[in-house]
Amino acid sequence: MSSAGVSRTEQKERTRRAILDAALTLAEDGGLAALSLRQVAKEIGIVPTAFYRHFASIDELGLSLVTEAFDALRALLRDARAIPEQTDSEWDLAVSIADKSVDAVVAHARQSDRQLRFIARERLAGPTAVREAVRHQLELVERELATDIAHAPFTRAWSASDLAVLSNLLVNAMLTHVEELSRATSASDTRRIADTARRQLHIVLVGALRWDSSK
Amino acid sequence: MSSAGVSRTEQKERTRRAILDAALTLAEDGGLAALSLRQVAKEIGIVPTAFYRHFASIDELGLSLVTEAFDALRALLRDARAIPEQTDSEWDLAVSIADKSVDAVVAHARQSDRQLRFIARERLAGPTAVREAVRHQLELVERELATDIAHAPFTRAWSASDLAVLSNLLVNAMLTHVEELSRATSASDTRRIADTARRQLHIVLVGALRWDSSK
DNA sequence: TGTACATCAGTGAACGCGCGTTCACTGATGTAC
DNA sequence: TGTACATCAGTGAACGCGCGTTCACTGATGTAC
Repeated sequence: MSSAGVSRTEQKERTRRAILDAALTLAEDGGLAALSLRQVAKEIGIVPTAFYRHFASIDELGLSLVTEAFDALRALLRDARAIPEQTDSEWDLAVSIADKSVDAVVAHARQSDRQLRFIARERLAGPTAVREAVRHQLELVERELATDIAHAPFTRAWSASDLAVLSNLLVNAMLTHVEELSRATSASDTRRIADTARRQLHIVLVGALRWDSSK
Repeated sequence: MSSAGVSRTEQKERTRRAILDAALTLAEDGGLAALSLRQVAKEIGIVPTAFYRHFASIDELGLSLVTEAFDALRALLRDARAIPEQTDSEWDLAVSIADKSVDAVVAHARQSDRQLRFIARERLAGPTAVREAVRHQLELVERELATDIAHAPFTRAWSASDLAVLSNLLVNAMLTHVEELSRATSASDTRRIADTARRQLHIVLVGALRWDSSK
């Protein structure tokens, strides 16, 4: 390797990033389970054995991808959850929350699409260790979201279990929409899918606003 | 092969079924893309080359699995969509539809769990041809559901696009719940997940009942 | 009912290929003096 | 600043293994007469 003007540490980090990046892209094809170390090595121009300077095994690579993917998902949620200002009606509140959330999903789907699709996909199709890690992290994310939702004005009287139910619905819907958005091939596609997501969220929020948790 | 008392045609059909069955089970691990012809052959006790007496390639096997999986999904929808009798209030209507649908999902998830998970998984992680076939079939199912929903009393004034939006929401939610149900390890797990699904559907239906399609 | 021939599901050897992992190595970068 | 040594990311050969697919085959089932 001849990478003049770059420290050994820095070069190592670059190769590590290249591995993670190539793996994330190549896994789009048939899932992480169908990905091979040699494909990744070939893609980034190193010899297969060099992989072991960065990860102890393919499983470890998978778990690193899980960590990074959830960094991306949490960043999305942080942007989506800013509490809206006072509104005139429940309907306006629903519209305001939905628009804000969908905007965040669209923005993050653009930059973190591979990470978010990784979560949606490997949750179902990943190698056992990765699948379990993704599911566990999703549970944590749902709990965080439930805590957050609890601060909204319309969930004052909600039970913990209803909060969990709603945040499960929202997280699953978000992953579905991210997946659909990532398949958009034009700006009008994106707009159409975002509009569908927005209307679905409106329906859900209208339902949630009318929800009587004690019933 | 020594299977006395069975016609050649019948024996061939049995082997074909065994291949489809083993493939469906083995694909649960890391998705269809990570499945090998030799694994399937080994599983059912035939030599790898015998596979070609039944399918021209692994791709063709995948497409047959898609067909059978959608037979199962359509059977589920048929059971779920029986229109409820007259009810006293919108709330009762929502409860009635939700209960009926969730019961159908629970019942079919029990018997067709592998087929339904196949759809949820291969839609995201399948080999290209299979992934596209699954997505195409899901679009058709959504359209069928939209047509069906249009007959419900509360969607009289809905636009075609709002019907599509709602049926997309319902189909995606159903696949999510099927997946969660299939992971249940006890009867109480199943009850808890079914209850979550029911409450989510209540929220959605309450939202839908309040929905003003012209807005 | 018996015989001669056709069909064809399943066999088994063989092929070239990509796989993960091991190992001893090279040579540029980093460090101690 | 210069030299001698240590570190270690990346190399390349080699391994045994499972992969999809080909081919000529076997022998039980099916059919024509």
